[in-house]
Amino acid sequence: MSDAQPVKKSSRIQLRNRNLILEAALEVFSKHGYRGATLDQIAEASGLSKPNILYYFTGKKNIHVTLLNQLMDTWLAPLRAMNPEGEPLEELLKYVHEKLEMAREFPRESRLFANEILQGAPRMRPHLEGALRPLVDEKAGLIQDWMQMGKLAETDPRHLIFSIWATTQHYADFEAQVQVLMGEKPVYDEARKHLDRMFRRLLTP
Amino acid sequence: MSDAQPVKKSSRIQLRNRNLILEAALEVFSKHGYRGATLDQIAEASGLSKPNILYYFTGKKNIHVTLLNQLMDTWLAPLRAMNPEGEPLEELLKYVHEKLEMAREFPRESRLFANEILQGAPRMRPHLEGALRPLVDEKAGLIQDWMQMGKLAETDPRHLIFSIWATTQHYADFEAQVQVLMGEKPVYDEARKHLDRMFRRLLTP
Amino acid sequence: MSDAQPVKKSSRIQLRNRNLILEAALEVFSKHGYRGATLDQIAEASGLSKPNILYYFTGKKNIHVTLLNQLMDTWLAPLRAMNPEGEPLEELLKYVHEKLEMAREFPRESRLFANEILQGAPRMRPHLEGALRPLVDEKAGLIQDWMQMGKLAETDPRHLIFSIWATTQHYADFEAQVQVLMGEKPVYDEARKHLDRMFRRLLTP
Amino acid sequence: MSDAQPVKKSSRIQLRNRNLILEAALEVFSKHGYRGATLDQIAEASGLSKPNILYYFTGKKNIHVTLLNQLMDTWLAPLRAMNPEGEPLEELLKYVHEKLEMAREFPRESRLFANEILQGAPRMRPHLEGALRPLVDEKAGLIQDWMQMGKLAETDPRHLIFSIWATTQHYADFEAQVQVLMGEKPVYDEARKHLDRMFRRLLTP
DNA sequence: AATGAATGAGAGTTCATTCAT
DNA sequence: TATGAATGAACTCTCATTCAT
Repeated sequence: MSDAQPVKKSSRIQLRNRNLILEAALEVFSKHGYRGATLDQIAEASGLSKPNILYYFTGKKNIHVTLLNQLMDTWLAPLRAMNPEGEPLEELLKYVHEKLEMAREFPRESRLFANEILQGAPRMRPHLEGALRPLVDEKAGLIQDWMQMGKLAETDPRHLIFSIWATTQHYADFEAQVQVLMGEKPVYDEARKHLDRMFRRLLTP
Repeated sequence: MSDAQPVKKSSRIQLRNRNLILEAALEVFSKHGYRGATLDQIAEASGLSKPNILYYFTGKKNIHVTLLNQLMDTWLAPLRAMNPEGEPLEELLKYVHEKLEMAREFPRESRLFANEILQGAPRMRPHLEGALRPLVDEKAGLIQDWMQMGKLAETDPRHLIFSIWATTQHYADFEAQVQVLMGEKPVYDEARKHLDRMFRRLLTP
Repeated sequence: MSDAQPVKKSSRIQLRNRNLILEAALEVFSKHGYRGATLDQIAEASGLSKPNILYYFTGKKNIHVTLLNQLMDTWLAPLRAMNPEGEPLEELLKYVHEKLEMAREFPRESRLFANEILQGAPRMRPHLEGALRPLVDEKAGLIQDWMQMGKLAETDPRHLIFSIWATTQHYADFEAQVQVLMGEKPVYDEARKHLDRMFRRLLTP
Repeated sequence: MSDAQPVKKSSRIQLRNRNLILEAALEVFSKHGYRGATLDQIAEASGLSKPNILYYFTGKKNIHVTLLNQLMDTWLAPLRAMNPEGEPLEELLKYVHEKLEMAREFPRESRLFANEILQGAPRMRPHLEGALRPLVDEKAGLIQDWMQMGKLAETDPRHLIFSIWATTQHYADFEAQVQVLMGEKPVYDEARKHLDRMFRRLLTP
């Protein structure tokens, strides 16, 4: 009943404003990249004044890493969810679908990451090594096992993962190009079918 | 007759310097993005003075656009080379290989394009519409034809092209991540095998 | 009757907080100078919030002035204590000792004054003219009298006072330099002997 | 004859502007301290634009340390000049006079140093340890020798040096106070007589 | 064809102070 | 009395671009 109060009680305003800022920063950083984004733009987009933003975050860098860290978990969730007990092919195709769904729902997050990696991951490398690598190692092992058991056709598991990432995130990261080539019409349904077919054929033993 | 010489000589210098600048700019833009790059860095990398750079180009933007335009041709060459007279499956797999080879040989160019698209193609959209779209339309048509003739398994040709782009360029654009996950060991041989297998399975009728 | 209590109580708190602030401000101003000091540092050092500090003082300037004024009296006390009835040489040497003792006990106060004078006494000039000058005039007169009576060797009384101030405060104001040249070992005993000898020799008729 | 040209040939303009800046910076830093000084003030005082100042120096800090370093030599020259072969008492009194003369001629330089030491010598400590300490050690040894030979009355040589520094620099560093107490009339002649008398009495065996 | 010198516009950040409660 | 929240003004520094030669 008398639950221990959280040590740092953030007021409602604090929470609201931090979120306003992060939302605005996601918009701006994903559109212009880290260097291309300015605090003025984030201030404008969040409806707060520039110094007020620096009341909540210690600087531009701090906002950026906060965003990246905060997104990391969400981003890896689908891979984490790959179930060793599940039916291998279905697990992998589910992963493809979920990854594509994330590209559709969170294109800005995808572009934020893409930007960071493209510049050599100056701020994220520790996280890549600390969180991503172990997870990928684990799941690559799982896929490898499935392949050796004959449940999946054989191919390099890590390159398989790269292909899944690349093809799904492409619709978010290269959206501008996709739009030029496909027009405004929604593209994700066709994409889903195509990718399902591709990975199903690749992986069916 | 000694009149022509200075002109020629200077034009040789001009050519050399323009190329020095473009090479330096490619290095810098691809590493830091458009906004992250500075003329000082380009001056430093090219060995020319900053005002001298602006003697050859009207501004930072101009260098960037020139680079992008100049690369467009090279970039599309493999797709252009897809031969309607060739054996369909082999033509497509050759395209995959050549695209992968380009990622290996010209990762900076790949990242330069990726950066531009990622930001919404502010400077390249005209070229995408003017040069890329017709070419893709043409080749998508060709692939479609092959599929209808039963030479290739059916899938959406444009999404197929996206998948080829995405998977091959991934090794250049997300190199930082690939390195974290694969170590320093060369990765392109395995990638080639994996992608060949994937697209062969997908497209074999 | 319970009416008076809150007032009293609050006034006790007021007093306590004003002192907390002044103590913190002395620490911070003497270490960083007026411009180098920030309200944040004073807030931190005093344990009060920044707006609360501005509840007790009308601004940064006001804190500074209050400190200077408040210290003025203490600072001049030894000179005031110079007794016309006393034995001249002993009175002067006592003044030297007390001044040196103040440098040892109140180095922050000494540096606070030094900073202010160094910048041209922008805030203290009125007090220098109103309080310091009459006092110095009086005591210089006294010393002059002593000299004319043959009780002290002759020298310019004001320059004598300057020499006493300079040599004693030096150990507080230039402490950083003294430490570099003398190491960490205590320095005031030697200083006392040296200064006693110097002024005794100067003033012995 | 064919003297080797200096490696970095600074153009006449460069030299002139660097000196303009340093002169202006001396004025501003000595008056307001490091933190109190602004680039705007230095720009104003030098007649150059703010970015132009940063074309010659890498930043505010750089200007400050350049000033301090450049002054160090001048500042120590009189002490360096103390001649082991000279007549001890005359050497020391000459040092007092020269030091006083420097306070008269270079009061801004004196205040610049005083400011720096007062704040704990954050930027100069290395120089104090590297250049000042050895010199003081050497000269203190020399004075000690003179005293043991009976050429000078005994007192602690380092504290003697402190007294000389303190009393002479006082006229520059505390000028504002001296002016309040002495009026506008020139003060250095009296000071010279007083200090000569004081140190002569102290040191005469 | 080339460059040292200079700058206006703007970037991120700090800080004394005020607002609202 | 006290404080989270907010801000205008100012600060240091950067950078694409221009000037003068």
